Amino acid sequence: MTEKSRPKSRKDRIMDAALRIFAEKGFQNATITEISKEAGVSEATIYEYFGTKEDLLFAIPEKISNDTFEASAKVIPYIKGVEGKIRAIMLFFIELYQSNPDYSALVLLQLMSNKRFRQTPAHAAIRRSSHALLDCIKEGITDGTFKKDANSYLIRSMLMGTVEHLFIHWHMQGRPKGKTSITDLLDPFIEIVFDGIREKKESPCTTLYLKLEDAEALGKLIQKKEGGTSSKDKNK
Amino acid sequence: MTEKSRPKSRKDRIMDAALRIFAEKGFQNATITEISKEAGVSEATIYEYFGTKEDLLFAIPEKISNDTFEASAKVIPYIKGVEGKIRAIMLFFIELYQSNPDYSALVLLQLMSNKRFRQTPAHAAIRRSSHALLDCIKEGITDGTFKKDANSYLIRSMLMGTVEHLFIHWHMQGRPKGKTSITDLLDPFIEIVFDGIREKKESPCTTLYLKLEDAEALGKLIQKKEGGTSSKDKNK
Amino acid sequence: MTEKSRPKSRKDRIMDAALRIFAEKGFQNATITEISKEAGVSEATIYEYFGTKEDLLFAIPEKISNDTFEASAKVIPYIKGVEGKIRAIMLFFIELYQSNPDYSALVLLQLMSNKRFRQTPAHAAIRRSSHALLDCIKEGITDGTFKKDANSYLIRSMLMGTVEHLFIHWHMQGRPKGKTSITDLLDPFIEIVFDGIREKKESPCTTLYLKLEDAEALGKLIQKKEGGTSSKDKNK
Amino acid sequence: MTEKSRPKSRKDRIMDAALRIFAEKGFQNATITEISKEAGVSEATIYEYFGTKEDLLFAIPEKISNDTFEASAKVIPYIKGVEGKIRAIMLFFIELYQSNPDYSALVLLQLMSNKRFRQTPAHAAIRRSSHALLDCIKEGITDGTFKKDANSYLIRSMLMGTVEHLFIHWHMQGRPKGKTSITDLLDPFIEIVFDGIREKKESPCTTLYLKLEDAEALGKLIQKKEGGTSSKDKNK
DNA sequence: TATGAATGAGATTTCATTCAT
DNA sequence: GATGAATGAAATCTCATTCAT
Repeated sequence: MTEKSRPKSRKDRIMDAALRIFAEKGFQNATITEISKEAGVSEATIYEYFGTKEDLLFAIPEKISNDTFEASAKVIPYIKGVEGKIRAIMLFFIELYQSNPDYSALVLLQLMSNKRFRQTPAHAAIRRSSHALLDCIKEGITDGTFKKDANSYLIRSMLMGTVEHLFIHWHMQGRPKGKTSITDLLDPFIEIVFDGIREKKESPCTTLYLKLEDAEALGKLIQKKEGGTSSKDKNK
Repeated sequence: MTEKSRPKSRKDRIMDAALRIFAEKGFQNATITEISKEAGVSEATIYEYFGTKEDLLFAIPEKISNDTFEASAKVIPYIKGVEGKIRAIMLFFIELYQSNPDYSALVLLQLMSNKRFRQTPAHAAIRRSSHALLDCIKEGITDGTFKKDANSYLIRSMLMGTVEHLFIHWHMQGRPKGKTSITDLLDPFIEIVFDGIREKKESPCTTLYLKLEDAEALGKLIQKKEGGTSSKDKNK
Repeated sequence: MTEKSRPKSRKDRIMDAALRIFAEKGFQNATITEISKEAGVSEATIYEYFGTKEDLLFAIPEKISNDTFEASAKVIPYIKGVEGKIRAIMLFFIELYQSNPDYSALVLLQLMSNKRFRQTPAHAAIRRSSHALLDCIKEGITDGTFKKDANSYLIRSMLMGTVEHLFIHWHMQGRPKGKTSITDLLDPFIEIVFDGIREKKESPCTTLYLKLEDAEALGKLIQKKEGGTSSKDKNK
Repeated sequence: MTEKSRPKSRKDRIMDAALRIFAEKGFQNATITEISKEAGVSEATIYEYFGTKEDLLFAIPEKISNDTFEASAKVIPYIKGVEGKIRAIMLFFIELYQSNPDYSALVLLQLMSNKRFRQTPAHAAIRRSSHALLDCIKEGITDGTFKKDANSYLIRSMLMGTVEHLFIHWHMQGRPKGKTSITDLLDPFIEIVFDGIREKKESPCTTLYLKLEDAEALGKLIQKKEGGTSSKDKNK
């Protein structure tokens, strides 16, 4: 996305090369020499643009995080209902991670456990997105979509942790092209979560478990009244 | 756990020191010199016991992983019901991670993203435990505790990923002594998961949202029948 | 001194900047980049004017040394008496060093110990001045002002070395604004030197050490004559 | 002095090599590689003993300064009279500088203008010695050897500055084996200084400047008494 | 003439690892 | 078995200097 048709600038070429090599060998095992060769510039040129090897590392996710998370910020407001919003945010994450595996490898395998990365603008962008997710969850609790006693932080950890875990394993297994992509897992996944935290509301009601033979009678009964709508149809 | 009352052997002292230092500074930033000082032995002695710095790294979780996961394997069979078993396995993880923060930092922040670690006996132990979890989930699907169409791998990723995420953040924030311990989150957490995947057994039913005035009539209807199972059809 | 009212040329701006920075950080620790920024030109421009970083270094004292030491050469001939001439030359040095601290720091701390600087026009100017000093001393020896057996080279080293030492220490202590300026020390200083090398002329006279009982007789003798007092005997 | 007959330790070999090379090429132009070759050890070995190239630089004068200045401290108290003491201290300086030209080149050309060196134990030793010199001068002023209004700091600067200047020039001219060694200049030199600052005491006396015609009468007077002796003969 | 951009050529420094004792 | 001492092998980073425009 956002491909430039112009020949890439030196700076971009360096960051592209660095992303590839950092993702492949890790920050420590990557060498500036190797990156400079891959980028077709001299080592000194890298230091013209990035003061430090670590600066180069942190520069990579900065743009991409901001771009992506601003893109998501533009879309989210148009989605109605917290479940839809949450799903959208998760989808942004997953598509970013999936469409740019080197980036997700870098973030999930190298950067997440780097304390200095946490003080970085790139991480701030990630945090912002993560915070948006938390806000949606809280909103869901406030507006009655989710249970009043749901722990919003826990739920966010479930959402993020699961996706991160899936991607980490995908990377550690050599990014198999497998039958099921992680995107395909999104709906089953969040449906489980939502199911687990949804307020079974819409007026004083009970969840009823009926045998098949009761369905008929019940159907008739319901038709006389206005039946409760399952909240699910909002999502999709 | 597994306290030795005998004075620690040189080897153990080295591994203890290495665990502390690897956890604190990371594998790459830790030096053999520092570990040797912390352990009170010479650098050369470390190489007597461990061929390589990385060998030392991988040796650390081996014993502890095996111990813990064998301990869990002994307990699980005595627990009835897959939900209980799953809860027990998760509790083993959490308690291990919580009671031995250096160990969890090492595993979650240093080793999880190390490809060579995956070919290690220590990782095999972790995998075994993770496999046990998967088996429980599959069993739950088979025995009707969980929905037939539940994706057992996804569920395991939810269970593991969430806990890992919680611990990673705990570590990255400097292991705050916060009000809520992760152990306390276990039950709310798995309840959400179970809630999302439980077969709403007792047959063909729907979740009904009724107005208050319908409750009475319905109540009477139900009392004539014996209530059926499973509400799951909403999910997918 | 020698102020130009015209806007400074690029070349001058570069030399000014270089002087400031070389004086502050030393030749080796100063960078062309920094100098170019301070001068408001590009690095390449510096190389337009000066072939080499060292060329730039050596170019700085050239003009100022020549100017100053030619100025002194114009004044000296008008001063009568070698002591006055020597004093004048020393005063030129001290005032140059004092009024242009960056220059003196450069010369005394960076250049004096640079062998290549000795083959430089700037150093030739300094040598010329130093040679003028030597000539004065020799003249003083020849004309009987100073002792016949005085070592002119030693005396010059005393004159120059003392002043250099005073300035070096002044610089190394951060150029304190102290009560006593080095200029103020000039007269006490050269008076000591002169005192030590002056031919106690006015013919058959000796410094007399008399016993107390001789004082009286002597006093009477002196009172009959008008004793010529050289004012010098008590440091002004 | 203090030659070890045992084969030099690695550390000593490194410092010897470093002294030679630092003195020859200057600190910045000397490379650790070259020093390591000269010393016959690996570069890494140098860093075993000295944490930094600069640490190595500063380590060199440390021992030598302390040794020398402690040696001088042992001798000085046995010398009677401030002039003799001052001469002894100066002689220590000169002999140290002369017998170890690499050392004096290092100190005078590299270190004297190094601000960080001033915070070094080695410099503290030099300062101590310099302070002893100052104390002697002050003592001379107090005890009436020198004029009451003599500026002790100025005198010290004369003593130190002259000697430093002589050595700096000697080094800059390639250490010529010249007819006159600097040691030989010591007595003429300090005699000039002492002459310039000596209190012409030895009982109530005055320096008399008489007109030529008085000389005769005075001459006769003097011949009757025993003429005052110049105090100079005390020095050697 | 002026410069932005690029780099060649090193220099310091770090450590895991070895080996004689 | 234990270690003190030594080092090979790199890796990061710095800058004076160049050159096309």
